[in-house]
Amino acid sequence: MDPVTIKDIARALNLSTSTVSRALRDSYEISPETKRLVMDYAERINYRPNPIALSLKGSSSRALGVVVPQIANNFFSQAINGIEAIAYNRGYHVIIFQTHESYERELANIQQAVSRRVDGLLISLSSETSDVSHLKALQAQGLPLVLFDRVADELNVAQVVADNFGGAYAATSHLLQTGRRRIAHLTIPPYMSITQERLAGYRAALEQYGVPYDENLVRYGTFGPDEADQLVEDLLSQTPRPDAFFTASDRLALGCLTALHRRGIAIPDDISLIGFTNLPAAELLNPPMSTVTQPAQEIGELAAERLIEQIERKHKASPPSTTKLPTGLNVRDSSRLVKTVV
Amino acid sequence: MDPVTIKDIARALNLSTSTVSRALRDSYEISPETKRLVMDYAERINYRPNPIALSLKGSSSRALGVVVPQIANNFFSQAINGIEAIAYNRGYHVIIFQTHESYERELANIQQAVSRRVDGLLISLSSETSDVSHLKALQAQGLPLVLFDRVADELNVAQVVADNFGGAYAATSHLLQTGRRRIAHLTIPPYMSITQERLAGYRAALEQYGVPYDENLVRYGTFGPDEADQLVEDLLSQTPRPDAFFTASDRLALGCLTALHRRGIAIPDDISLIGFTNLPAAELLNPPMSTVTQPAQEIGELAAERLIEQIERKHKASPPSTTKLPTGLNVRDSSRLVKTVV
DNA sequence: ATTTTTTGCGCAAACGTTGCCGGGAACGTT
DNA sequence: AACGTTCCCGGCAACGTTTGCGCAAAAAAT
Repeated sequence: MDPVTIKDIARALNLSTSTVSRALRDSYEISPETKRLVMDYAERINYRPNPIALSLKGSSSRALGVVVPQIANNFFSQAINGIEAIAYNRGYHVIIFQTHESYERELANIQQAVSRRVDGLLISLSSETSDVSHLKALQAQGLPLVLFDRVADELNVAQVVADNFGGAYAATSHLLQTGRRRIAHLTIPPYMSITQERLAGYRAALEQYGVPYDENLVRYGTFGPDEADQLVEDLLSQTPRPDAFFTASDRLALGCLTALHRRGIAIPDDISLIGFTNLPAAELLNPPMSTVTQPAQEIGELAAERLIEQIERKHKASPPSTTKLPTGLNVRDSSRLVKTVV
Repeated sequence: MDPVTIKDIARALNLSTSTVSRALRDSYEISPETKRLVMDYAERINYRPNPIALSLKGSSSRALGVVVPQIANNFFSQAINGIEAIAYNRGYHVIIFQTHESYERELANIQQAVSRRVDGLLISLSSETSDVSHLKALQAQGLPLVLFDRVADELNVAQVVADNFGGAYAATSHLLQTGRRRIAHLTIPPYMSITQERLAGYRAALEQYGVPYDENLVRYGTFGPDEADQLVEDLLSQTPRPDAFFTASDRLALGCLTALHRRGIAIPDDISLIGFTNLPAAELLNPPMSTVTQPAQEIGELAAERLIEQIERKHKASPPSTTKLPTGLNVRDSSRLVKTVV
């Protein structure tokens, strides 16, 4: 039951491998009868071309590489679903790699993907990545490349992102409109594009409402296991105490909620809470959590489309555009207007 | 900046490709000086062997294929983390494929993985899969194979699973002990091993408490988008109404909770709820949800270890064992003992 | 000094496939 | 009848690597 090769067909049909190859690819220089013969036989013995050999020959592998920090993250798993949906009905396969937020593993994974001859790469940067010369090198090699979510502006490639600024601005504005004035921002490592954009949206909203920016209210997490509790502790010890928390990730939102519960702090009565997250359970939490959501699946779809376009229309170098998709604000109980506060 | 090949080294050093190849693999028939020369140069120009060519040659690809139904599922993403952890420090790469619960895509993905010459395969069956002849074929080919979580007993391969029977038994017993008698079971498609085992655990507990099994209380979902609501509706319309729900997946647990909220049913006062799920937010739900948890990461780790063992010790055909890992029961408010019920 | 052994390396085949070139047969053209 | 085309097909090389074999030179044994 070893894999059937073109040679087996050639031998069985008393033809040369080249003829078989051409017959299978429906070349014009093979007679219809021979083609029929070869194709029927190939069908019968269930022949599948060996993609490894094809890749070696230098042609396309019809595989897309996806490099993300963590698949155990709603945003990324949804984005990957979007990518797969598009790839699948365009005839591409998707190979997924995780960097686990490590620059080193990002390098290794990209290296792997490249040497496995993927036709293109969809990348969301690790939080450790500040130097993007490895991506520049890929680009210089002419490998189709699309960045999504966590991007790097200094790179001149196609990018697909959510409107992080807008989402953070909307969330912060909402908190301000419900009377909050000391709004803490629990966020992710500072190097990342999304961190900066969200921070900027947060600051812009504060400014518009004439609330001074206080850097003591901003805390950076590191994707550590139970860091949220410590961050919350730090923030709560300030005077005056924050009256709202705006968090930048699933993990931080849940960690924050846990920490507040543990301290018996009432939400939203004492502290208002809003998370930047695609948690499917947000509505069911206690209290239902307000969220800024990103169109994760759509981001994946768009990124995949951009990439495949790039792969298939390699000549017409379409200018590498950045696409920004709108975020949504879901107001729920955790940031409800509390009369006594206003 | 094209990839460096062994030929480039050979040319630069005025050696043959065979010598370079052997020098790099530290063969005894190459003089120490030549080896040093080659290795230094290879290091300097950052040579990386082409895995595609290696795979074509038939040697190992040092890649593991992982085929799962959905990565956007806590259990699987955690299991994959476990797999990757082991694979990574054993020098293997992991290539992930999703079947989206489709038998057809399972076939296609396995085919892809095989033709990409993975050294072995870690598979969790799709819910549509009842015929496993494709796996038997792999096995006959001698491809190392490990099934995890959703397995098929008729297959004589290594398997790593959670104690689904035990988990379901514990959950159901707990519900019975807290005075519930009409316990509904919302579960996943019936073909799957885990469905059957959980159902068996559920029935065993009922039997032990002398509660007759009522098949009207068991409902099978299909991974559809909003099916839970309908299933709940059906179950609630029965008389007497169920006084507890035991669900078999993340999705069903959340859907069930949503459906109960929507109908204003008090948990656990009116209906007790317990889910078979690894949701990280279970503690934070309203009310905190009781769960049966599986050691997902550990399952992944063990499965990967078994697979690598099989790959590397191919001769000593260790008898394909089934490993069963214990599940845990987390009792929270959603299945709290309510005095009036007892 | 001659034969044997060892050492160190190159040649060529192979993995599965495709592209380039070349060639025989049948046909049509002068 | 001689030549040019067209139509089909096979041979060979190549992708990057490993490997069995062979071969020359150096070292060792006689």
